[in-house]
Amino acid sequence: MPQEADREMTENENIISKTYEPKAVEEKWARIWLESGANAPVPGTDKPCFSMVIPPPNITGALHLGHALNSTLQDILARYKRMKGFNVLWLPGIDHAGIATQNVVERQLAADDTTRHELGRDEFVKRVWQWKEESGGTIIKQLKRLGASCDWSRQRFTMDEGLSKAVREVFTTLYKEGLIYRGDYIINWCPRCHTALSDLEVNFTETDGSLWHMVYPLKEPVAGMESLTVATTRPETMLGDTAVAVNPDDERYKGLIGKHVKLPLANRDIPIIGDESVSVEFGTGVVKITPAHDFNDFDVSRRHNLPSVNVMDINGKMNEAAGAYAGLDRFKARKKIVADLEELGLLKQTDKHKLMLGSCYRCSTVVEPTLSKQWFVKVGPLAEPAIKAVEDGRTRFVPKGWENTYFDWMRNIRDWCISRQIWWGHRIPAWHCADCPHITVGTTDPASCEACGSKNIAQDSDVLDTWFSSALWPFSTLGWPDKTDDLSRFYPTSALSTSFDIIFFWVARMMMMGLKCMGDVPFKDVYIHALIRDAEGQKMSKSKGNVIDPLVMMDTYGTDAFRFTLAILAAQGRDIKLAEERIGVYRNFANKIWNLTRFAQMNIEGMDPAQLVSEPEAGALGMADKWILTRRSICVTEVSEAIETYRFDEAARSLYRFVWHEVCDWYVELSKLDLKGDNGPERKMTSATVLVAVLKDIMKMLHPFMPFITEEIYSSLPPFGKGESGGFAGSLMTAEFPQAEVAYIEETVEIDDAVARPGTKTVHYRFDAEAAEMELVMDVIRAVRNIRTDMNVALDARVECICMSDAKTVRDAIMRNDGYIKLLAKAASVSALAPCAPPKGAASGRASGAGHTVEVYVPLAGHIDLEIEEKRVAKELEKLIKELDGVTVRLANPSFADKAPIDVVEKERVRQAALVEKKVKLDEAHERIIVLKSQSVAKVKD
RNA sequence: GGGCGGAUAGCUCAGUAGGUAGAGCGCAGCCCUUACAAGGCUGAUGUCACAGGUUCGAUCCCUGUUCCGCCCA
Repeated sequence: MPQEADREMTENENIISKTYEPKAVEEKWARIWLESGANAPVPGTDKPCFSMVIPPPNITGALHLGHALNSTLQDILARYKRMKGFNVLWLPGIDHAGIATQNVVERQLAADDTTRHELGRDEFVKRVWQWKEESGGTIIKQLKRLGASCDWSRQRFTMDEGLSKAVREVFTTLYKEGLIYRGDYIINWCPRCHTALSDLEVNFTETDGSLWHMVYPLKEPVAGMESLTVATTRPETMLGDTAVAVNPDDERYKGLIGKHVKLPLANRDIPIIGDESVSVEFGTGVVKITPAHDFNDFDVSRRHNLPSVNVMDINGKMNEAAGAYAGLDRFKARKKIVADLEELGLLKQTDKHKLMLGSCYRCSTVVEPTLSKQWFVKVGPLAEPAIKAVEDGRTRFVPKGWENTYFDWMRNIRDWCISRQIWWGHRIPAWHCADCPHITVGTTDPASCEACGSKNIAQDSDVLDTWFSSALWPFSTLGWPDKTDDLSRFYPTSALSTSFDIIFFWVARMMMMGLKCMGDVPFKDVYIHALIRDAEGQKMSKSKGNVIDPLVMMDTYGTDAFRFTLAILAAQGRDIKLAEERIGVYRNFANKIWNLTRFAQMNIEGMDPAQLVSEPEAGALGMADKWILTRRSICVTEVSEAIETYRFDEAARSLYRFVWHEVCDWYVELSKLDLKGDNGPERKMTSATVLVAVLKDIMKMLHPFMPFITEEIYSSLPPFGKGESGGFAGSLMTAEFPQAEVAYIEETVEIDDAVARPGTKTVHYRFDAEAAEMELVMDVIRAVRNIRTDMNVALDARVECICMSDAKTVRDAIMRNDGYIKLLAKAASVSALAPCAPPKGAASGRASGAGHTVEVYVPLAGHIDLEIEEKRVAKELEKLIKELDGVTVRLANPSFADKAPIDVVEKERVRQAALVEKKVKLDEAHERIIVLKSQSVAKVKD
């Protein structure tokens, strides 16, 4: 419809537009929230605390669906808890992403034709800070756009002064306790990033490779054997071999252990050793041992006291130890060595072979296991209490299944390599002395060597793994190592929401550090959310081109619709397949809510706002009012319980159903006459009051999910006239979340873990009996509508509705509510009779509710199509017989009556009786139709 | 090789302290009914992956199989 017409229809300025336009509303409320300061916890209150730290996004990053999902779920928790009366802290921030950030800035330098080495360390770090100031805040802006109600005044960055202090404190403590050490070990080296990586920072992918069988001549023949054949996937490392190994139980080679082979191309003799780690089945059963370039070989070399020969430089090129191959890239060297061996007749065969190849998680360069001097955290003693804390339930994983993943990793943990050979990050607080071997480590910069007093000291050039500082996040952000007020109030945090792929990287390490430094777990609950895939279940990736950009979604459908989509899809323990159409569905939902409000506004125009917001008098309530108020209470309970147990999907589904299928589909329709004033001013006032109350509760319950539209609507409802909607006074952010079945609350009382606000008066009615009666009436309406459609009754034709029931209470209920039936089933008249002969030429149907069944007849004399009606009844009969047969068979089984619980048996008996009764009625109906048919046929024949 | 999760309507997914299987989308029919066509009413559709077992009764519990996804080595 053209906009002009829209405007004309909305001539009253107090009534909102016909469709919801998110953009302006979102900008407005984002601004109001930020200005209000309501995101921040209140100082000096005795309200219980609820705290979360945001998983700090990478400073180089932009908002992707994972962030959007995670932040939406956290925001739901934060807003919900705030409305439940908690003092909520949701602390935001970003991490400095050492390698990734360094790469970004290095690329910029390369574009300017320079390098960090030309710039020098200090200047380079300055450049990175500059970059951080200019472009590092992108994701924070995007989170605000999403509506995330973090306390932005407490925003932290892992390189902040305070957090750096925490890093230094932890490093020093762990070093002094021997939990951090420096040593020569094999690590993963990225030849492009020029740094060591932890085990977790290497991605393994199955790759097609070869298994080369190379001949190593024995120094002296043994029992006629002149050589050994080793099988390897990495021939280029042979120059660093310091042994060959066989399994000591391998009969073929047993006798050779202790002898030597001549290492081809290198002119060295190396020993043959026996080690159980060698697989008899793999390759030839003989493997080369290169301690400086293979994790397994390194372990073997330790067991056998073998020397190590590093044959590569930091770029992955062969070094001088590789003799003639020095200067060649490792992959070129491989080719050349294979060719040279072949020429020498020392290459026996080449097999195709699949292997797991490790690559750098930042740049995908194939990593080189390298022997190198690095800093490590000794993880064993830290892991133990972290395992115990989860076993004891002090920290709980949701869903619980993830605990296994956590345990498995924690129990098989290797020491953590924490030094990185880059410049952007926390520099290791260790000073090497030029005059003695001592290393001075401390929280303040030393002027001289601790041991010998020499002033000739220099700080270690390495920086720490970014995850080292992230591991401290839950307490470093609260001010640790200082004993701050925040720390005592908000640690341990209440919940952490994150993705499963960083359980090892982050969750496990926070557990270890939290327990070590704070003596307590960092969070009570760890909620692990789903991974978002595309509609086909594929992982989203830029290269596949199937990425959905959250910002585009927010622009297209509105932020609320996008958030609601994520929430309703967030079922526990399952990945989310996201099709864009789905977001459109919830855009429609937002529009539905908008129009519900529009309807309400049209109907309360000119009424006294003070009266509209007063509690409805129980005595004045109509049946529909009682029904919807009861449904409201049930919805409140469902939504609260679902959020408390991290079942965001259930909460969202419950709200969707209540708003659309209960309020819009039924309550609005049932109360239209009342609202129009057709039933007098009292009824009009009562139903308007109920509608406003229900609408306001919808906005409150929906607010954590759809914060923008709910604020906008709430501020336009009584008692806040449109003119006052700009302020914060009526914001939902500080409103009280509805409570089901709570009558009057005069003071602060604890209800479960929630705290009600003092001095508020909330009445939530619940009328179970009346609600059941209403549902019976609704089912009668459905039955009549059903008949109308099936029998092709003209849309505007009024019909007669005759109900039959042997229960007087039911008959009374129907007559009490005949107005509803007339209105929604377009009935001219409604009657309720005790069972008797059904009217002639009537189509029949059934309705049930409140434990009763009602026969519904709609006489359609002259209009009824006997063929259609017969088919209809026959079909229904067939269905019923099937059901009855099932029940009868079950009851006929003697062991069922014997062994099934009494109430189940009784239930089945009652059901059987009801079905039999129904069948009698249906049979009768069927008979009648057949008779009528034969009569009409006879007539035609006459 | 070890472990985890999934298989329910055409699609996406809920669900069941073991007792009549649900929603949304889509589809079909009718309707622009003064809140909403981004809408309304009505309807159709399921050997709950396969094979055994436990049980009066299994979609649900147990065992095995197949297929799919993920994690770790």
